[in-house]
Amino acid sequence: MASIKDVAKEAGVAISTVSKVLNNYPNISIDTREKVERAVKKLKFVPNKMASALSSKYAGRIAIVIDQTAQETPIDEVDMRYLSGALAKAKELGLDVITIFYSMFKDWTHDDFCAYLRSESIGGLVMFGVSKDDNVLIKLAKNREYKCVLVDADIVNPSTSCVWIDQAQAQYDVISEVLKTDNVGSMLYISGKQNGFVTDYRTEAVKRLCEERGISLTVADGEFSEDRAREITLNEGRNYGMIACASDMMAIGTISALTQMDVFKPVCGFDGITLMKYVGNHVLTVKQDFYGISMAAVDELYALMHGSKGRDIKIPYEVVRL
Amino acid sequence: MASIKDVAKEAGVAISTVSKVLNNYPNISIDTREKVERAVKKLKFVPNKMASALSSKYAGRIAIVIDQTAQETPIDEVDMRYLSGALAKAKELGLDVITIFYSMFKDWTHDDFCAYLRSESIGGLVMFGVSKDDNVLIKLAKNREYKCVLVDADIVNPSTSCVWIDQAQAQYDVISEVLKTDNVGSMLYISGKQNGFVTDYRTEAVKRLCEERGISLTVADGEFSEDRAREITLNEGRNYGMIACASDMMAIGTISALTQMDVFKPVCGFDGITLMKYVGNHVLTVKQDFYGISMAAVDELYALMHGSKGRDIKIPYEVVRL
DNA sequence: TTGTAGGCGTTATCAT
DNA sequence: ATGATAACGCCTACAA
Repeated sequence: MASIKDVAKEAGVAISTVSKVLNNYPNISIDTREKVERAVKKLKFVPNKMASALSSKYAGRIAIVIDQTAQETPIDEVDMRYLSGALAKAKELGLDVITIFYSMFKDWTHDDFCAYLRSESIGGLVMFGVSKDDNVLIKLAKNREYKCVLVDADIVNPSTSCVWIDQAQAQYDVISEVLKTDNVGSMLYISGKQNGFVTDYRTEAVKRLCEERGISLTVADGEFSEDRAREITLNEGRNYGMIACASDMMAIGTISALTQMDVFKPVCGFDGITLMKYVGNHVLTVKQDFYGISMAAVDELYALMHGSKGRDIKIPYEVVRL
Repeated sequence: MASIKDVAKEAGVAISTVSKVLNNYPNISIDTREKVERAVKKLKFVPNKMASALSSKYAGRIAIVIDQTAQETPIDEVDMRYLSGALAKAKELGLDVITIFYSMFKDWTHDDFCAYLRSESIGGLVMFGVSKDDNVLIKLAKNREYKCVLVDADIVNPSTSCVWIDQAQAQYDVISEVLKTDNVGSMLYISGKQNGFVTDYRTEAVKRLCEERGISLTVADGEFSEDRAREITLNEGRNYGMIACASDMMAIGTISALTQMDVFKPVCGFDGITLMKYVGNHVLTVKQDFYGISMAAVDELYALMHGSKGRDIKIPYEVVRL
């Protein structure tokens, strides 16, 4: 109800003065600042976001873009952590957020997307789960028209940053940990989707590790799918000393296959999702702090929107047994 | 980039005329309408949401309020379904959405909350997971200042609706289904949180059912907690013919306890979450369509914001084995 | 240091 | 049926 005009009247100053106080402009006497702050408090004034977004070129509004379909899936946990972290950090930084799910723009062109962003006065976006086929999002990130932060996709330019864990090192580490106790001569690696940005890094790391250790390696495309991993394991699992999976969900598929086949082999996963605690049987995995990653991503977007240049940011991870 | 002014110029009409076309006002000649639509298409014009929210009292902006903490929990699935459904329906209806997590306003007063809603030009809200202690949210719903739709909380007044499944009937049905194959003489019911709106309805239904069937009933407060249910089951589970749980997570706790005790007893849950498929062992449960519930809630909010009166809406459910 | 005034992109009320 | 024009609440040169 109370507007900046009311505050001005109450404080006995001009509207612009109030605005300056609100936005921490320099050259405001301590006296007027206090008068204004008292008035703000008294009237419980909160600036209207629509009005400020409208009047200023700089919009503190960002979009969180998440790869969430309406399908049933047991790993909503990841997206939810991403979202929680992003909203929390955004609130901390005073950014306004709109949430966009992939399903909402699946038939939009690049222009449609840009028009939408403009209509919402969006100044930057954080994108989760972008794959190499997501043309619209990738074009957005490469265009440099908007500030972007990609999680798990290494597109970096002056206005685009990437936030993720060190994929290669993490994959290397978790398998190394398995090898500490299980000395195997052959390994089956069930990789993630070929169009994923992380897949190559992880796979290369596995190749390097196996070469170093003299382990014979076979790579199968598990598509990040539990069922696919189960199938692969049923077909070929028997022939290898251990099975490494590029995601926990695939590890779960693999474990269920092994159980069904009634054989035991070391298995490891990647992600550290909670579901593993229920069905993982103490499997080694890479624990990612999705919440923290998301906070870091929003932090970085904030920085980009304030002039810093795009870069590649690595977040810590942990190898754990779940 | 293109504004309504540009469209007006392109179409050779006044700004106000363009606005009328855009908002489907009456009394527009078919001829000018076409001219305007052509210009809109040509310039790829999309109206600025900030400006329209600012200029009109009616804001097609709603808030989705979700009880999501940053904690690790295996049932993010539910909140994610709620969110997906709400965003999808909102997009369909042309509503703008802001997402609010409980953690964001945990130390806000009612006034703070209202100020925030005003600052965001919010016209109505959908609230999920409200409990009887959530004073701020409840006051908001009872105040009638904003249009509200509560999911799983029966507060109904001219500007507030409730959307949920028939709690009593669902609880009654799922247990009846168990009783079809297992004829038990005694039952342990592990109920949900006492401050939950659904708890009493479910518990009363169980009491009624047991009375009808001549089954001796004991109710324990499981607080919707997996661990609490496990504990209760370990302590007292042995003494009953079956154990009914007011949520799937509690059913999972109960099952793990029974497994640990190496005893078998019929168990049933409530919700129908995906996790049950992994650890439920074919347990009977109530399958709620969270996505559909959420869509219905946003639909109802839209109706409220367009003049309809608050009411109690029941969504279908299913009894299934997971 | 503070105030005046124009503008941001719409909507809505009047005239015409 | 159409067009001026005043809000909406805030930001920001520019003046004072």
